[in-house]
Amino acid sequence: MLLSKTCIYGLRASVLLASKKQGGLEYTTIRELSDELEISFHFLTKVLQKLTKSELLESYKGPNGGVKLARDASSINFMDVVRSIDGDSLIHECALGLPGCGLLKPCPLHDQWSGLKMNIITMMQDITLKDMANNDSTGHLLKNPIQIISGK
Amino acid sequence: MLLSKTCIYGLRASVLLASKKQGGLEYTTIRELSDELEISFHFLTKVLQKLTKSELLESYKGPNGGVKLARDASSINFMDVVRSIDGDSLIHECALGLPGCGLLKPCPLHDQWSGLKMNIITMMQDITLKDMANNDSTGHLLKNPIQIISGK
DNA sequence: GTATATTAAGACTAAATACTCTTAAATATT
DNA sequence: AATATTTAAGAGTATTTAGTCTTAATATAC
Ligand code: SF4
Ligand code: SF4
Repeated sequence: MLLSKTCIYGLRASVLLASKKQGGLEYTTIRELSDELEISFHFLTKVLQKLTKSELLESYKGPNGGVKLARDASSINFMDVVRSIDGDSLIHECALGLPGCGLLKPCPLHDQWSGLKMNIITMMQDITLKDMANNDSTGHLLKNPIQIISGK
Repeated sequence: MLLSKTCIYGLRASVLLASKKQGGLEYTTIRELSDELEISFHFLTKVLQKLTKSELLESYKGPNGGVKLARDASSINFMDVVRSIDGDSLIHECALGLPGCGLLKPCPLHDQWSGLKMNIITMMQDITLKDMANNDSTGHLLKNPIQIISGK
């Protein structure tokens, strides 16, 4: 799996926040997010703390508190969230799990893989939370997905 | 990580076998493979058992025994090994970790992602063990990779 | 047949990831 | 000030993945 489950949770919560953001002045409680996404409240809290620390979200304690996007949804991209949660491994390490790659020591898959890897990174950099929120016609990201095609 | 460590071990051992196969009549001991690849012998044994069960490898017990490719290296592709070890999840599940995808219920990333996913699968189906063995000029797959760019 | 070399299989341990629970800190309302 | 609401932080548990170790089964050589 390219992304950790934690990372997917963070993404889904971020897209949900983006879809809520009309004025963008109000905070949404993590409880509300966790209810809508059907993710454990306590776990989501931990995940979102990472996003808050990396300043993609802002949080506020107490009544009427919660979290909100720190910037406009159109200026936060997929990759921002991935890097905040999963770190840079997607960029630095080979997604095939063969670290130590590079021009110095390309492995036998490098020619075929490096282009694909670049495409993935480019895609993640190009798509913003706003894009995802606008395109979520089915609410797929916003619910716990039902396994239609069972993968093992 | 797109592939499990177990899967990468299996791939590396398979490529090594492919590179050895001149006549293809002889068995290579798992001990020799594990020494060259610097992978734990016992663990590699378990991994290769999967490949043997799915008939990508043939094994033989006793003196002069070991494992060998069951077919010509040019007729076993990357995807064969991946499916044998990691199963079909790469194909059926979304590599982004969002199961339940498909035409019925495309998530907001589907347009961007499905093409990339297809490219990855196609690449894995197109490249054979022979290709990889021929292209391993640096022996990268055949050693425990040294982390040049440290990813976390 | 006895010893030796090898894979097969299963139980066990370790590490990483995912998840839960409790307590503390901050803020608002009264 | 007291209480309620909310995130922050940290300890603890569970599950999955990775890795080890022991024993069994199979084949060869003498
Ligand atoms: S495919 Fe490229 S990036 Fe990946 S291990 Fe090989 S050389 Fe490195
Ligand atoms: S719709 Fe496409 S991108 Fe979304 S989860 Fe399914 S396969 Fe993945």
